[in-house]
Amino acid sequence: MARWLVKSEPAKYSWDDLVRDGRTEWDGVRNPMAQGHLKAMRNGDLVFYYHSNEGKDIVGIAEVVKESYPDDTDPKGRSLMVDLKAVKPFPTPVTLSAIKSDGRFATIPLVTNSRLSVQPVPDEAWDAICKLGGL
DNA sequence: GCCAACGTTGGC
DNA sequence: GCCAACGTTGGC
Repeated sequence: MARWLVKSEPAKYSWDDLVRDGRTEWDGVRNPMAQGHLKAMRNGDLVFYYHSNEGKDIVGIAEVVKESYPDDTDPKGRSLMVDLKAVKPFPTPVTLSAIKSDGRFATIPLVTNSRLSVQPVPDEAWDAICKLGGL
């Protein structure tokens, strides 16, 4: 099972919004690299939920509940989306600054490619971040 | 609010 | 197919 991270600006769609809705369509992703990651997602894969701009922290874990299918919000009709559901929040959200200051995470895309909105998370980094967050 | 990094667009 | 101009993301 693969592990991932998605970003969302909480002012647009926050973790609390996802909890309220239970599940949601993860649409609007246009970057080709991020699209490739969406396509590779499988049902049951777990996903860190990161708040960009405000918060700048990983606040919860979501799960892929529908594999990639056409994103009808794309006027060009090229994009895919998946469905995500909320699984559980972090007792202690893990901040970007904590991740950046920890050498174990120096090579993950969150640190090296700050603009990538859907990205894979290596297993070791996943486990370490879960511990930092109290899970 | 600024701006660096990065993608995309479109003229040639 | 190149690349300059432009737009966007997202950390600071």
